[in-house]
Amino acid sequence: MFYRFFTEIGIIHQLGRAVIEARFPSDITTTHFGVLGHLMRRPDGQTPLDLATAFQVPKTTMTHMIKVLVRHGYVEVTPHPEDGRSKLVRTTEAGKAFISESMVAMAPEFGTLVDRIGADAVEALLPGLARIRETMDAMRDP
Amino acid sequence: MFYRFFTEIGIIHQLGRAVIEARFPSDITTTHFGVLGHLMRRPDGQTPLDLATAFQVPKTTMTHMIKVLVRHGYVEVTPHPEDGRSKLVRTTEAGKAFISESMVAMAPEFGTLVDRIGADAVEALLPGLARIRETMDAMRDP
DNA sequence: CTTGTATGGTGCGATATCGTATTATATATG
DNA sequence: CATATATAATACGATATCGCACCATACAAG
Repeated sequence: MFYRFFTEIGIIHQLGRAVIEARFPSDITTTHFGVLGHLMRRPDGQTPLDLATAFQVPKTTMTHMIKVLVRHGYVEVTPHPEDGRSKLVRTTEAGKAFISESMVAMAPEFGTLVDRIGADAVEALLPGLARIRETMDAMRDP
Repeated sequence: MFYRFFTEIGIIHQLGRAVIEARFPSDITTTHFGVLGHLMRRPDGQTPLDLATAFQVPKTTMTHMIKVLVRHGYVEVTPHPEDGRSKLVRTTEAGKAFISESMVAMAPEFGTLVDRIGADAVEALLPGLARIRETMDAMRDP
């Protein structure tokens, strides 16, 4: 039963990936995309570790993803003002522009999805998913 | 909003991955796991392409995953009896045993999840997820 | 101040993923 | 039958992911 659940999750994730990654620069993944969106809503910036925890990927993966985003000019990295070990990652104007354009580019895709399923059907799933995410998250550290 | 949806999906997938992959041979991923389960319910076997479509991964990825499963002795590959270009993939006894043991090993993990969330809360999400999966799937080929 | 420990980040290496091009077989068409 | 086109699988190469080991800085204890 959980088996079914995780299978569905896996396939939907895969399908979403395929749709998004086909439309954008080849080395930008859905997680990169998510990171950019996350940062846009946090103008003060986040540390790499914040981001790794938020997206549940290992620190090293985040290091690499940030490097890619910097190469594209979508984020900038500065030393952390209060902690010499750390850094702060922020979106650039180019990064914000990229997200906006991407949203527009994906709109038709999402449009048909809404037409066929209904926005409220998706909306209805969100609380349940969030709850599961939070619970699984809490189960991690003990 | 879809953005939220796909973010949740992404993180839950990530968390599920982490839990499962930490418990099993290092080169077995959640998708390998899913493929084995899928094959167990189809004793006549499936072609690599069937599997790739079912799990929404590129053919090349499936080729590689099958190779890994063969190396572990969890599946066997035979020529397709009716199509010389194709093959048939089936689980071995070892593969079935591995799945059973894995299910047992994961039971406590799932147990706490059930305790905290409730099985019916997960169950309630399944139809919605399946519906989205099917719709996105149908949107692919046109 | 010195030492020990915790914490943030990264280099490196192994491997999974996936796009492109290639090979083999099947099927359709003249 | 010959040729063209479609389809199944794979080899190869590029790159993303992630575990491990390491370095730098912070913080705590003596």
